[in-house]
Amino acid sequence: MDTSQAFLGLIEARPGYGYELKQRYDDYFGAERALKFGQVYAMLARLERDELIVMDGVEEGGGPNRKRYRGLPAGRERVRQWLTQPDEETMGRSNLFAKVVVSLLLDEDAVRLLALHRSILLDTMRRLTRAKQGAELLDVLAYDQSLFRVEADLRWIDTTEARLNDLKESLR
Amino acid sequence: MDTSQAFLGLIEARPGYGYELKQRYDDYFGAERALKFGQVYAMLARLERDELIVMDGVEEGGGPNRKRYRGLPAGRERVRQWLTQPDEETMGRSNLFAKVVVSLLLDEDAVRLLALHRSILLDTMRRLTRAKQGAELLDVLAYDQSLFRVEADLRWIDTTEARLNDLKESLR
DNA sequence: ACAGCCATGTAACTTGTTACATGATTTT
DNA sequence: AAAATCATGTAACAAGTTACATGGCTGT
Repeated sequence: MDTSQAFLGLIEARPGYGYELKQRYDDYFGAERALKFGQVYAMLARLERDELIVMDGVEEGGGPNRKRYRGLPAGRERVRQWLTQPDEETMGRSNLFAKVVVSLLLDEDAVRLLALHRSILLDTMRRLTRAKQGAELLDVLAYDQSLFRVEADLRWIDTTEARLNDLKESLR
Repeated sequence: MDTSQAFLGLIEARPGYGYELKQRYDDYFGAERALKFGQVYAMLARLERDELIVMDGVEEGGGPNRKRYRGLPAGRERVRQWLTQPDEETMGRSNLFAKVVVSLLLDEDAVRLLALHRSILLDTMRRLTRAKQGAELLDVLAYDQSLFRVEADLRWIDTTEARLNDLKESLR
C-alpha cells in the first residue's frame, strides 16, 4: 500500500502530531500492519523537506511536547493526483505464481504445493468470515476486499492445477 | 513479489551468471517489471555473503567475463521453506481501499473516484484479455491471475459503492 | 565508424524494519 | 513503586530505483 501517500492524506484531512497520526493510520488502514515509529518520523521529515507539510507549532500533552504538522496546498495536490492514479498492485506476477514456477523448475511436487496453498487460503477465508461478524463497516469493507481476492486466488489455483502438466512441459 | 527468494530459486534450479539470471527472471516473472541490474548484483552479493550460493568460476563469453553462481544446500532449504510459507500479499488494506478512505476524509467525490477506478479496471481487463490471446501457457496463467484479481476488485467497488453513505457517516 | 547488445559494477537515494535511547505522565 | 502509555528520535540494515561508468563483441 502506498504508505506515504495515504499518510499524507491523513495529515491533509486533519493536522496532527506523529504519535497521533500513527494511531489514525493504524485505525484506518489496519492494526495488523501497524506503522513503525521509525518510519513515522522519517516520513514526516521527508514530507516537510519536500514542502508538502509544515510543522505548525508545539503543544503540551501527556508526555514530551507534541509537534503539530499540517498539510500544504502542494501536498493536497499530490494526494489528489494519487487518488486518480491507476493501481498496479494487482498486475504483475504474484508470490503464488512464482512459487508454482520455481517448484516446477526444482522438480518439487507442484500438485502438493497447490493443495497446500488452497488449504491455507480456505483457512484464511474462514478466519476473515469470522472476523467480519460484528466488525464495524470500515473493517467489513476491508475484510470483503481480502475475501474477494482470496476467492480469486482459489479460482486461479483450480485452473492452474488443471494445466499443471502442460505447464511443466512448456517450461523445458 | 518476493524477489530474492524467487531469484534464489532460479539459481538453485540451474546455475548461471548475473546477466543471464536477470533474463531468466524477466522471462518467467514478467518483462513489465524487469529486474534492474543494480539489484541483480546486489542480490548476488547478499546471497553469496549469506552462503546460500557460491561463485563457481569465471567463463568467457560475448563480452566481459561471466561469473557463474550455483546454489548451495542451505539455499535450497531456504527456497523449500519459502514455497510452503503462506502469502500475506492479498491480506491487509489495498491502495484502492486507502484511496476511498482518504477521499471521504477529504470530502472529495468518492462516487466519482469509484467510477474512475471501475473504468480503469475494466480497461485493464480488456487489455489482459487481448494479451492472453495467442500467449504461451505461462503467460496465460499469469494473465488469468491478474484477471481474477481485477474481477475481485470490481466486485468490491460494487459493494463499496452501495455502502458509501453509511461509510462516510461512520468515519465521523 | 557507429549502434546495440553483452557483462560487470558503484553511488546516491527512498522506503521499510529492528533495535536502541530518552524522559514525562498516568494507571495499577 | 512499578508498569503502561505518551512522545520524540537515531542508527544500522535490507530492499529497490535511478543514474552513471567501463569496456568488449557483433552487426550494419
